[in-house]
Order: sequence, then C-alpha cells, then structure tokens
Amino acid sequence: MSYCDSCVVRNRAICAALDDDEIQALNGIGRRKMLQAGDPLIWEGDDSMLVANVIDGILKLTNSTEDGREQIVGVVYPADFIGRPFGAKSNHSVTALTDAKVCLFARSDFDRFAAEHPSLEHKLLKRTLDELDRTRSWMLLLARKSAEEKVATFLLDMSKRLVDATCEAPQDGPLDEFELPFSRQQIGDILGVTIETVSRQMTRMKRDGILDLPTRRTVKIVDRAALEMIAG
Amino acid sequence: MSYCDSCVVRNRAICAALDDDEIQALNGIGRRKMLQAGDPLIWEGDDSMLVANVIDGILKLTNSTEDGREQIVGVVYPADFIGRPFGAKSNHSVTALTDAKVCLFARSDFDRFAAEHPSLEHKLLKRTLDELDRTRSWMLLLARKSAEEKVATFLLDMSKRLVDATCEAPQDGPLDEFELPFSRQQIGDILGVTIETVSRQMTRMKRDGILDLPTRRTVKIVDRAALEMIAG
DNA sequence: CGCCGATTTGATCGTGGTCAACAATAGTGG
DNA sequence: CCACTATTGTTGACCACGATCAAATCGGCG
Repeated sequence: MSYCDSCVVRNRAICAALDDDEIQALNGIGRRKMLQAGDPLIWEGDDSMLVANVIDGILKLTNSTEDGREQIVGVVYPADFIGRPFGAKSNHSVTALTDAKVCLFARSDFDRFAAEHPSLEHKLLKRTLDELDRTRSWMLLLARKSAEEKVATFLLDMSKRLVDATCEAPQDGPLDEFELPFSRQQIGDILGVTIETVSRQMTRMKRDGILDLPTRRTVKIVDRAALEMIAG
Repeated sequence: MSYCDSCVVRNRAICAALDDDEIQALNGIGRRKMLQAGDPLIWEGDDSMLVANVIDGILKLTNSTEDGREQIVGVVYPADFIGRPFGAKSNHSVTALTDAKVCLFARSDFDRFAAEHPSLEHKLLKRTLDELDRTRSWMLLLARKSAEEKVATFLLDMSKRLVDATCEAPQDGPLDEFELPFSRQQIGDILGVTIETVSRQMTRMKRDGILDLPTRRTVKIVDRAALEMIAG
C-alpha cells in the first residue's frame, strides 16, 4: 500500500512513466507535505536539497534583485515538477500561492532513482523542454509588449491554464469565467508591471465591455475576440 | 571513420555521453551543415523537423510578434543543442549570427536514437535544466532592470560566456577585452531596449571611464567593479 | 460597526521610445 | 588607393507610457 495508489496526479505527473513496482520504490523515498498559502518551500540561492511533484495547489517560482524587486519566473500547477535535479544550487525561490500539497524527495535520492529509470528521465525531459518553450515565449511578453497587451495575454493564458484546475468535469475549450489564483501584486510580479498598472488596465477593459469583474478575484471574459485582438 | 572523430565539440556536446560505437551510429543519421552569418536554420511556427548540435559559431533563437517586434530568447554557442525533440512545433526561429557549422539530424531520427540511449537523454536533460535556469534568470533582467543595469549585466555576461569561444589557450577568469558577436540592434533585441538606448548607455559608460570601446565591436572593461555595481 | 489590508483612482514625474539628422565604418568598383 | 555608397552607430529633441507618490474606497473579519 502506498500513497501513490490514490494520488490524483498519478497519471499526469512524471510518475506516469513508472509501473506499479517502480512507483512503490519511488514512494519509499518520497513523503507528502502540506503547505499553506504563503509558505516557502525553497529559497533562492540555497543548496538545492529538495525536488517535488505538485499534487494540489499553485506555487510560484521567483527571482529577486538585491534591492527587493521581485519577478515571478514560473508558476506551477498540479502534476508539475519542482526543483533542480543534478545541480548544486537553487536559482529561484518556490512559494505556495494557495494551500498546496506536494510529494517531496531529497534531491540525492531522486537523482539516484532517476538515473536508474530512464523512462522517468524521459518524461522529465519532455516536461522541461515544454517549460523552456513556455518560458521563452513569456520573454517576448516581458520585453516587448505594452501593459495593455500584457494583461490581455495574461488573462487569455489563465483561461486556458485553469481549465482542469477549476472543475471536476473535463472541459475542452478555455474558460470564460474563472477565479484568479493571484493577487494584483502577484499579477504585477508575473507581468513585470506595478499593481496600479494592472488595476488600471483591468478596469479599462471592464469599462470597454471586454471583461466583467464581479469580485476582485473573479474574471469573466465577455468579448474574447477583442481580448485576443489586444493581446496581439 | 566518421566526422565525429575529429569533432571539436565531441567531448563537450551531448555526444560526450556516447561511446565510440554509439557515436558511429549517431554519425550515421546526422550530417554537417555550414551556415553563413544571417542564414536561418529554423522558422518560428514551422513543423519542427530538425534538431542540431552547434559545432562552431553563434546562433540566436528569436520570438516575434505579428507586427514585427522581435525578441532574442536565447543564444547558442559551440557544443550547445538546438531544436525541440519530442514535439511537433518550433516555437522560435533559429538564425546564424556568425558563420557557423552545425551537426544536423532529422527530428524523428534523433527522437528514436535518443529513446534508445538514456545516457544521451540524461545529458540533454541536464543541459535543458541549465538552460531553463539561465532563461528564468534573464526574465528578471527583462522585466525589472533599468536600461543601464541591462547593458552592464549583458557586458559582464559576455565577458564570461566568450572565454572559451575567443582564445585557444584555456583561460579561467572572465575576459576584460572581447569582440561582441552582436550588432547594436541584436544587443537591443536581447535586452528588450532600442538601439539608441544601447548606444547611449555604452557611450555613457565610456565617458565615465568604466569601458573602452576601441572599435564598434570591441569592448574593454576598464573598471569591472563599477560595472558589477551598476549591474546590481 | 470598526479595523486593516487590498484595490482603485488621481496627479505628477522620469525613463526610455520615437523621430530625425548626422557621423563613422565597411563594402564596392574604378 | 581613393571615391562613392550603403550600412551601422551616435547624438539630439521631444513625447508617451508606465512608475511613483498620495488619497480614497472596498471588502473581509473580528
């Protein structure tokens, strides 16, 4: 009997590469951990001792300058992988944005296990390549897009990414209404703008009939075509 | 007899994971290709049919908006890997910045070969994880740093990255004088600023005695400490 | 209801973009 | 080797977007 048998991400996380015996072995070196919103998991610059799979919740990866400017460089969702195997240093901090549950491994244990299970490394490689592509696309947004384009692109991205996180029933298209898992400050930290700019852009889109904002965290996309036009 | 026997990156590229027999097999599915500065290798949005190892030269990876704004999302040097194995689409264009030599594979051939050679995938995974870390660190620069900080950070990065590309004799520390492999336009495309801004920052640093700029492409770091201070 | 943090709104300012002219260098042909 | 041109880089004037500072308002929670 192992935790993994009932794991909700058993078939989506990199664990999907493993058969039952292998899962059993992996289970032996991992442990579950609950995090509350705001809890840090890894600190930038620390020795990288941990890796993890996200079971539930959303976490952010951040880089900071010495004088305190922060940039969110990645957001991880259930089934995503966290941490830096085969490396000595963590280059970014990991912090829970919502209450979260992760499956935690000592890096050295994981490294050893991975080296013996090529199919696991293969899945991790595919995942890492995908993440690299996504990250590179985001660079174009950070460096070249206007505040308006950034916010529009962000909202469209959310409406796609939150599909399976939001509802039990599988849904194919993007969501037209969803709860933001981020505060305005965090949206600013993702887009590289200030909270005031995020706020102004969103209220302007509401005024223009593109969005509806029933509550602070709820977004309803009224005119998706217009939003896509703005996103560029 | 294979090309690989005399390959200058044989021991630094992912090929280093392979023994002589395996190299022989890989050699069978690859071919060499020369590129001139400016030649495209892969187009953004194309079906991803190619992957490659860089043997010599420098290439850029770019993303563009529909209206023509371009962002360089990565720069690859000798021994680096190019392309998107196990995926359908290329998310960015690849173009030679200098004359270059690459070792080219059909993606499907490479995918098959990689699946049979876990040690190759392991090297590729480590490389991809490193590249992801580097890319994420660059996001902080793009999103949060001032033009002055961007240029300073860029020059310091160059002085490290160009060490083994520049001179035959191995040198440990960063270079204090080097040739930029980029035009002002390309530097702007890397940093997410305009050519005028790059130019102004560099001439200001020259005026302040931090740099010397003997020719357009030559940079001499006179006061490294000051440059590091500015880079933040 | 009253408090506190999050968000919105407003006024002002500065960095870096834009547009334009000019300078310097590389490239080409006589 | 020099004249001519094309390309690349520099400099200046001006402007706009988004940052900053400040105040008002909203919303959650005891």
